[in-house]
Amino acid sequence: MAKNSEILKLMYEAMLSRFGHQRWWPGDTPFEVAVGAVLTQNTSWSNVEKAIANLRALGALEYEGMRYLDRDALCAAIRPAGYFNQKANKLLHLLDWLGENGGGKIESLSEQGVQSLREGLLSINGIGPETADSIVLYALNKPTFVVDAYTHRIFARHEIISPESTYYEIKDFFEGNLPTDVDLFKDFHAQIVTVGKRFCRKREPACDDCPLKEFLSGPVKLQEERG
DNA sequence: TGCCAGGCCGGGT
DNA sequence: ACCCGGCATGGC
Repeated sequence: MAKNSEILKLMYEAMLSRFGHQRWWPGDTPFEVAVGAVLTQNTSWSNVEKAIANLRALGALEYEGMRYLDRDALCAAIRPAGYFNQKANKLLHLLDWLGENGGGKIESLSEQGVQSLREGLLSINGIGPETADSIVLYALNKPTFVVDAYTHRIFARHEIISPESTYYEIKDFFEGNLPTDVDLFKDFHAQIVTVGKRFCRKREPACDDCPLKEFLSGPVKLQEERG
């Protein structure tokens, strides 16, 4: 029985050798990354791309540009990403917070540590643990591990974590068994999403060609999910 | 056609 | 402290 740290290392190497370094997050600037993190909540990235394109065309992929939009225009622009009413509010709350804390400059937050940044972001209505961690890791380049539905599903199906695990239990598991390294955290999560999209969707085991297949201890049991 | 997607919040037990 | 409905569009 190998140690968890060894298993994680081997699983990462299997994904890396299969897919190559993922160069995540898709997004050119920290602001764009943060906006994408909000828009992709429970939403496929292909829909988010349409919303991002609309925002870019409006010059609203920067703080001042998005501020300039009224709420209706913002809703119209992000409509393809779904939940547009809620997400418009979330983006406006994010703008308010950025204005109060960094003068609208995400980069100016880099002075702060991971804990301080997480707490600040979590105080924003509409930003929960995953969105906060995504922004801290991918926009601010600070080492915090991002847990998402694929992380939960893949590692529960592999019986490495319990299906009942909470966000913070899973996060602690990864952070406790991996070296604290920003680039590793970024690429590990990216690999998980790549594997998840292709091999670990909700009702399809479809593990035949999965790079993590060899790490399965037994047949995938779909009914064990929903924890 | 129905189910799913890189969550989160608020109100009810 | 959980549990659950609501939120909304686009793809397969």
